[in-house]
Amino acid sequence: MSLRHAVLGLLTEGPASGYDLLKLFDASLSNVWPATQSQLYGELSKLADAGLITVSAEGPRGRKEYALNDEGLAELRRWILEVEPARPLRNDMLLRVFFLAQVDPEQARSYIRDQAAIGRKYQEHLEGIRERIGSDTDNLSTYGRLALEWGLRFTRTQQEWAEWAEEQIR
Amino acid sequence: MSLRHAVLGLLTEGPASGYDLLKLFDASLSNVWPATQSQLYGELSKLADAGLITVSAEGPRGRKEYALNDEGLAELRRWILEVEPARPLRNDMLLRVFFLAQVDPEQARSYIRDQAAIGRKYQEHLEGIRERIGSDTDNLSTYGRLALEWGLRFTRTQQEWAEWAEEQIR
DNA sequence: GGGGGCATGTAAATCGTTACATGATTTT
DNA sequence: AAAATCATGTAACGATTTACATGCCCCC
Repeated sequence: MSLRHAVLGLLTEGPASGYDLLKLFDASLSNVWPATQSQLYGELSKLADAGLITVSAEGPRGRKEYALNDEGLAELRRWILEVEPARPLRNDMLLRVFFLAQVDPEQARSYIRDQAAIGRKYQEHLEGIRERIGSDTDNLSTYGRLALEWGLRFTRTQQEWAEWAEEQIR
Repeated sequence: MSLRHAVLGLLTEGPASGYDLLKLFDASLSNVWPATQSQLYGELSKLADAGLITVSAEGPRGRKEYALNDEGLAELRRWILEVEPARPLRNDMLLRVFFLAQVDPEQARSYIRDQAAIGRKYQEHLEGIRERIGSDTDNLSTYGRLALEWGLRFTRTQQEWAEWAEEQIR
């Protein structure tokens, strides 16, 4: 049920169309909650039906601009404060680790080494984002920086772990 | 498609029924790849249809014991070595962070503080597992220890991040 | 007038969760 | 004899991904 709240959250920055939101997702939330075009339009319809957002304007090419209303903002706040976040459950990189005895030790080490490299690469990706948002002061960027820092620490931990784990396999 | 490979991986330890596998999932993989009973029985049927596992014995109460065959083991190895792991995409704890401007700063700080507590609690859960597996020498435990260490480092990172982030909000 | 971007929508397939349904066997 | 455990399966619903389908508007 989080896509719904991601949409509500983005609409706090102002009214937007499905098309606008799709770009916003790609630009800001894609690292913690990606959304496809398909999903987005469906969710906007449902949110409007549920009375949490309102069509605030219609433009050319059937453009529908949606705005957050009071009910929507209340629901967003409720979700933030009262719904316990679900911890990420699935990690197929770690799932493979459980089964590394099924490949040669050298291949296992190589697998782990690759995970360090992937961590490094993703870290660079995040550093690119950090440069791009610079010191923007909008709400999404301000708090997004906290999420970004989480990602950077996470990738660093992944690299350190991979170095440690590669040693363990010897 | 990873449930399929989780099943293949568990069957490397020996033949097992759906019922056995469900317990194995709960005991070993539930932290990286949980599975429900429903899903498991369905996947076993599909794997048997696909010729990656074989019914190796039938027991009382309609018990069907499945065994990994050569095709299944080959597929498992292929998946480990050749399929790039997908990084975890969704994290609703971080999604909420993006929207913390919508609640009082004091509530935002409290939210972050809660995440440190959740990290601590999950860390204790993992330490419990570490004690329970002790120095077991089966493949799943040996490599599972690497995954466990990942989890412990991850929870530590989460706690450190939360302390840092709480400061940032001031 | 053509190309690129704007804009929305639907359909099909797969995966995952929850709940329902059933019944046999073993243990106390 | 009852309770616990073993054991499998189906149905309904919701989320996600990928692909398909359509067409308008603006700039060059």
